[in-house]
Amino acid sequence: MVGGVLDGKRFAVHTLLLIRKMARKISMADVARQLNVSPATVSYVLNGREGTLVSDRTRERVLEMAQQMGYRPNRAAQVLAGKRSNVIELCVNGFNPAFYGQVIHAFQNQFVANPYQLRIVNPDYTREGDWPFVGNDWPMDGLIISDAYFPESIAPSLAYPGAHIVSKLGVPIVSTGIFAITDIDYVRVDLVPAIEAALRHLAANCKRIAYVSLWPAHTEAENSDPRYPAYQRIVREFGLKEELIVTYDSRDVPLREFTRATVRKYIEENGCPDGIFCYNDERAIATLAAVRDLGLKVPEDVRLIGCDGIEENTYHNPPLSTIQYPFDEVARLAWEFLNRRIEEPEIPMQSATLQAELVLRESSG
Amino acid sequence: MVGGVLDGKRFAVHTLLLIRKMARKISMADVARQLNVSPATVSYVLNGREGTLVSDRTRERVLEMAQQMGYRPNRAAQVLAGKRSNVIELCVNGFNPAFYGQVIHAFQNQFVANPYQLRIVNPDYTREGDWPFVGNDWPMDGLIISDAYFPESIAPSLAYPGAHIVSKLGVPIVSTGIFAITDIDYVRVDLVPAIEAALRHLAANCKRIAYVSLWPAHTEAENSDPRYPAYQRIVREFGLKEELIVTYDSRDVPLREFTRATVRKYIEENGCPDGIFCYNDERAIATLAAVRDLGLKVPEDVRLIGCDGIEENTYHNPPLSTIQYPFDEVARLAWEFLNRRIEEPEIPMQSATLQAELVLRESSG
DNA sequence: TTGAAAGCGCTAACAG
DNA sequence: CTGTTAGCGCTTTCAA
Repeated sequence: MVGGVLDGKRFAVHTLLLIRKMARKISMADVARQLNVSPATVSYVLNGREGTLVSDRTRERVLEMAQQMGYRPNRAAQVLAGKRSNVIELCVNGFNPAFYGQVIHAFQNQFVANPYQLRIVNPDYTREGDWPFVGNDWPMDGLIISDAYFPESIAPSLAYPGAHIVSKLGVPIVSTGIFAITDIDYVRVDLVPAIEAALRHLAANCKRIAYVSLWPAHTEAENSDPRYPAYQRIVREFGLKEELIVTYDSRDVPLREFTRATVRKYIEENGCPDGIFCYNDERAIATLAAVRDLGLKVPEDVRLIGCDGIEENTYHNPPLSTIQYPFDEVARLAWEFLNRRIEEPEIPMQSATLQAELVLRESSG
Repeated sequence: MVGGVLDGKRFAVHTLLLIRKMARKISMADVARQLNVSPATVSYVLNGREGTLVSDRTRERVLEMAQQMGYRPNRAAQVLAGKRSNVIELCVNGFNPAFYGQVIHAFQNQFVANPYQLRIVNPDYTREGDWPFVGNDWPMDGLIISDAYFPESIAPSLAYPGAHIVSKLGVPIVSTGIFAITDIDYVRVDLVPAIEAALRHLAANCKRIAYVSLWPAHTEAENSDPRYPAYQRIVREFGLKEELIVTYDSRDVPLREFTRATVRKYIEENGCPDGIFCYNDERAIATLAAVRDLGLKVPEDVRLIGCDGIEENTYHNPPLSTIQYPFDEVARLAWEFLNRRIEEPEIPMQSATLQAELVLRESSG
């Protein structure tokens, strides 16, 4: 058991009462002073500099004392003094946990045994007078944006939102997702062909195809998303009627419960469509529950297709058809692009467009 | 469109080529120099100090220039200079995404319209020679630990692990979860009564009760968890035989797939238990799928109970019985404790123990 | 092999 | 009302 007093700070003392008083962390200077060496020496040792800058004897003493005193580096100070932060920020919209859970997981897999650390943040849409802000002003060496959404009404004057952000953040950025900004390095996912295929698949057997959407038709948000326009196109192509079941996305309402109730109500009032396409898989899962609540069967009474390709789909009964977002490939490419730009800032723009794929399972018949 | 050159740094220029060169962010000094005022003045304005420290005219000019130049504060520097970081770290084990997703979500709800920002981190079990480390050395004003797991074999010498961490981190900590450290402020969740109730419920109707576990029996990890000992107790009480189906938890294996395959194999080789208790809900969901794969029915052939109480449970068919972890209450209390300790460091220890509750749904008959 | 000192961007006390 | 200055913890160059 180690304990002691140092400049009025107590360290490594095994009683809660004493520890409460200790507001400050141990600094390099503390360690240095204890050993009668200079802070620089401690820095050399703790940074594991190569060569014989420091004698073995000193190195040993420093290491031991740092450990004993419970020294922890102050990363903020390190960065201020010019070290790399070794942090990559991943900015994801916090809503739709299942989808973003898989996005995060896919990126985390890129960061195992990787000198960089991944820091997850959410975009800040509240900063008024500013743009939908990404990054939280803590040091980072690079930023990955997943589906930054910049509708005209939020950022009317930003002709080049990506470049804009780069200029303010001063670090490389890669934009990813179906809303990828395309004036900086990006990995875009194209949903359209798969959505069209999904809807055609439904249209081949259905008389009424409904769309469980995020926003009402004719709103800007709804139309800047690729799903609704594709739905509209195919429904027209097959001479069917548009049926939108609107289910908002918000932190205040438990999404699945809300969707389940909304869909149930819609079916009770309007009868049951024999095909339903959903904005995402979470809504498809809630729709499946709603349909079951009413004693109806999937796919016999309603054919169902979702979007995203979350793992959960294959655990439902029946397993859910979906449009598969290429989580791993997006993460792999995004990190490859970002890493390369960090190493060689001057290389030309890097970009890729991946196709989402329709995966048919039992829920669509 | 704004653009210009300043000390060789270009700012807010609308072409990618130019922006690529701009590695540094705009600093307060940059803004000050441009305006021929002192950095301190800029600092006053940007920190919105009260009173008439700065003339309206100056304030206006500073604000406009900062905006134009795209100034963003350097939080690391602010903290180093003595400001609060306004960051609270939440440390969660990254595995078991569904459970931790809900933990995180519950905490995030405590931080809306809260001056503090929540930063999610994972514990670092890789730092050898050290203890299972929480916190990542970036500035923070407080730390919430969710289920820090400190088995004796990992931290043999730490008689007071909680106090130990406090002493090294120098910020208030609240420990939460079923493994809550209890020598510092904590919110503990007691699973035992609910687990026993669950197992008794199964035992009332079953001849063979299996436990889908994390580790093999007799391992230290398995026995330091409350589930297995409770299972053992009840199985003995009812004169039944122990049946463990071991399903490891690792980043390398997709958990559900692995569990599904393992359970299926177990049933094929050993016949089907008529009651299964699972370590967590994800395993219960995978078990449900495995049972279905074999043409068996829940609850007719097998009664099934999971643990955690994730939202997904109610969307499965049949809905899954579970032991409900009080996500919201844990988050609420933890934040209350932490906030109070930040404001008044000297108050006596705060603690609470919450009871998890058995929630019976169709899967258990 | 080690120490002294400057400086990173910012805040806050103090001086003018 | 505004500027000067010291210092936060650390890295790194230069000197000893």
